[in-house]
Amino acid sequence: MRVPVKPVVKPVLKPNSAAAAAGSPAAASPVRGRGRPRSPQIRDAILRAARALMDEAGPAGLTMEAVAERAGVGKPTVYRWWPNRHAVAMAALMDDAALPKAAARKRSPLRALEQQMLAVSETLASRQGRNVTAMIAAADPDTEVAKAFRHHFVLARRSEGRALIEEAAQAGELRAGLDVEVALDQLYGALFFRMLMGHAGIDAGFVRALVKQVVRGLTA
Amino acid sequence: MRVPVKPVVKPVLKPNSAAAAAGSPAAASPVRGRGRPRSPQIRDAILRAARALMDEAGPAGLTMEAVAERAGVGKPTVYRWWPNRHAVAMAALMDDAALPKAAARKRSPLRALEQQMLAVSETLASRQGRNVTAMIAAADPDTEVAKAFRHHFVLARRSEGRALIEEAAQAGELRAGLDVEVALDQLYGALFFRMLMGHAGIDAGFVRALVKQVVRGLTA
Amino acid sequence: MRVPVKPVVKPVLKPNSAAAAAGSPAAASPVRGRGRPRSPQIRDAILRAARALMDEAGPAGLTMEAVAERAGVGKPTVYRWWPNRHAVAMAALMDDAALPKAAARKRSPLRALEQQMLAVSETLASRQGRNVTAMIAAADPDTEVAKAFRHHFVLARRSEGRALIEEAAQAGELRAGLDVEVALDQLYGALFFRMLMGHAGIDAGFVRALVKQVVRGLTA
Amino acid sequence: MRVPVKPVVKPVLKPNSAAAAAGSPAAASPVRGRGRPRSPQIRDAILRAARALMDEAGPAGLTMEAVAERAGVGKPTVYRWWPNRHAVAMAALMDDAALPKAAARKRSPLRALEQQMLAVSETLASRQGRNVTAMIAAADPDTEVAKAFRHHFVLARRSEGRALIEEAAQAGELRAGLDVEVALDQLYGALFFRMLMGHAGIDAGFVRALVKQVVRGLTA
DNA sequence: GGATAATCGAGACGGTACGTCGCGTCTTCAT
DNA sequence: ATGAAGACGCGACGTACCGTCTCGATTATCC
Repeated sequence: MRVPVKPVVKPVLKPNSAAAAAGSPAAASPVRGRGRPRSPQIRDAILRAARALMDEAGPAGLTMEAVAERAGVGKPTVYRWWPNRHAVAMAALMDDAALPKAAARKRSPLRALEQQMLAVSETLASRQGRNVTAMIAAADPDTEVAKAFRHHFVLARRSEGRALIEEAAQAGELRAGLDVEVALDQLYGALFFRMLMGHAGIDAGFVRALVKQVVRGLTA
Repeated sequence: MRVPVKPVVKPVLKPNSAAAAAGSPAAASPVRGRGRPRSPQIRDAILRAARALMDEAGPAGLTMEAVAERAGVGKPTVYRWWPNRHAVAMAALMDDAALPKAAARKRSPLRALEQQMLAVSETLASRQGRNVTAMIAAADPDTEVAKAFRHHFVLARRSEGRALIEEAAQAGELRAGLDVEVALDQLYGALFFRMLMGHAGIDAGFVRALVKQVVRGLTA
Repeated sequence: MRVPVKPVVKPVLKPNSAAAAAGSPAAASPVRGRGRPRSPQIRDAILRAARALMDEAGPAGLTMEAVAERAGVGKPTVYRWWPNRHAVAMAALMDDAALPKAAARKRSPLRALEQQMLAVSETLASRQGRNVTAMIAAADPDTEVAKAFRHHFVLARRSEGRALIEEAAQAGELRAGLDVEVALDQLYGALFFRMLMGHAGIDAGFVRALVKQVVRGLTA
Repeated sequence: MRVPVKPVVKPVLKPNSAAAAAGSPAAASPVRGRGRPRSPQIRDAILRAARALMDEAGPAGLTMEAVAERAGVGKPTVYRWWPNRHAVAMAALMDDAALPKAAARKRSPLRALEQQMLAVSETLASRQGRNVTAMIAAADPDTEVAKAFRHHFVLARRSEGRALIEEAAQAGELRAGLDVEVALDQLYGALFFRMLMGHAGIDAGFVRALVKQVVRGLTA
């Protein structure tokens, strides 16, 4: 029928996606709205459902309809929290605690680097890792959510790696004039590459050989 | 008169997509099919349309309906050639001749490697490169088409790189005991990584620095 | 995205068509459904469109796609109300008020019978009459909708006729031992027969001659 | 692609449908064409297949594709003999020999009439009868094929009935001034009516009661 | 404590695209 | 020229999700 009697203006800009998707409960608005507040349990149920669906059928299996049904929730409720399917998928993945923890510090920064690479490789090799990769490649790269997503899963790790390399450099373990940024891409890029292409497995042996060979380029 | 003694079984699986999509004219069956042969012009028209749509709106813009209309072709005809949207997209990209040609040989294999990396990086940085990457990530990795696709665009280049590195090794330009496979992933992985993450640009300077630093790790 | 790996289970059979198509507001469920209620305006718009299409191009002109577009409605909405094309066509025809009204009572039941037969013949001879007949013949006879349809357009008239004949019988105007059911089929059957076969026209003269001759068989 | 390079004129008018569909082998052209002659076996195979399909799934089950496959024949071959689906269906039904034979003459024409009505009713009550009825109602009434079809199955019987009634009239068994055409529609119409509406069965009892009651109207 | 307001489950709605089926025409090779 | 095979343009089918909208029914805050 489509007879917009009331061509109402979009009610109000709700800070739904950005903050929520980032999973930052910190930025909770101090001003308490008037109506019934949103239930965080519902938020969790939705993300849980989304995660389950992705585990079962990959990112393509995550449909808003399925998420809503699985979570026992109305579709509009899902849309109240996130603006579209991608946002839900990313939020679901980001909300999961299973992240490569910053490795407990070894004495040597280079050993710590290897340790961290091993942790990252494990995450990547999991079912979820596959989903994360797919999401990263599929999403519109310029979106805020996409940026947050990439940072959360990859660039943050890469930054940790940078710190370790710089530390090693200052400790005199690496040669002068090395290109840190390029080195980081050699490391994390190789991991992603195997993940995406599947031409060879990702195991501890590979990761160790990788770190070793990269470091060698940073030494002599 | 062909009295159907056997009430006929389901027509038989037709090898439509696989061979055709792979673009391999080699596997031309010696037995000339009985009916009207498929028109290669139509195949081309479809792929041309698919390419145009991807150029305009990315992989998401490639819908079977749009492809069919644009190509002046019925939807079922498109499905006669390829089983789904992904397959069409991949075939379209693969069918394009614009590939980084094996660089005209330099005297030194390592110089040739750098040259090839530059060529690959240019392809990746283009609109089409973005599409290729998205397709790789989105496709079911186990499909035949997906494998062909990855090989065509990436692994084939990687193999060329392997040849060059091995040549350099035999020429004594590299140290003994290096890990070629890992080195290759360092190189091509870094490229893909920047492409996907967008945390830094891909330019000639980067590529040169990358090759240099990797090679340094392969030297003594 | 958008590759439904698991075709999911068939949602559940919804009792959409039966009640609605029959146009019986009587069977209104006491339990108010939970979601947004179906809009009767939309129902009407669809049926109006269906009627228009049949008027223009006969039953074959009624395609779901055309109905949806004409009604300014999505295709799935049409399917929410009726399960297929036939059901829509029947509902459209039945929803129309233009029916041969029970004739204003004459003094004599046999005169009233003749009057009613004339009314029915007029309906049959119209464009819509042709459509109704075609629908009756084309539909699966065992369907609920089909039964409702036949009853609505034909058997209900036939029942009215039965009442009149029985009244005349009780008034002593007809002989004893007559077979009412057979008589009714003689009357209405003859009408339909000419309609379907087209070997002769249906006009007032024919109807009057028909009634007269049938009644003669019912007299002594 | 649809690029009619040769906007060829439709080759030649072939007298395919009319004569062939009527099943009249009599009108075989005396001029023997140049190429390979059409095989009558193929014609039969097609009609046999068509009949089988209708038996299994009603008139809607008869698709050209299914007919061709079932008959072990190419689609164009089917179209060489008949112009469309309806024509094939009608030809298939008409080609069948199982017709109510002109009843072996009884002494009385009215007894013969009853006999013939019984035969017709049996045909109608069969699976095939249902199909015939549906075809009649569904077909465009003005087509040549449709006319032939109606004549073949119904109007021809009706004519036989007319002969019998007129004979009875001349023998003085019926009253003067009766309306033969109307009487015929009373008889055959009632049969068709029950067939279409399904409100009551068609058995010998019904037919006999029908004939009796109609004849009564033609007597006193 | 009663009005007000946003939330929630449910599901109808206008769309867009999906992948399939059948039509009737065409093009090919073999007979 | 006929025939089997089957590709082709076309149009419609019925379905899946999208993201938006309306319902009645909860909860909260504010007056």
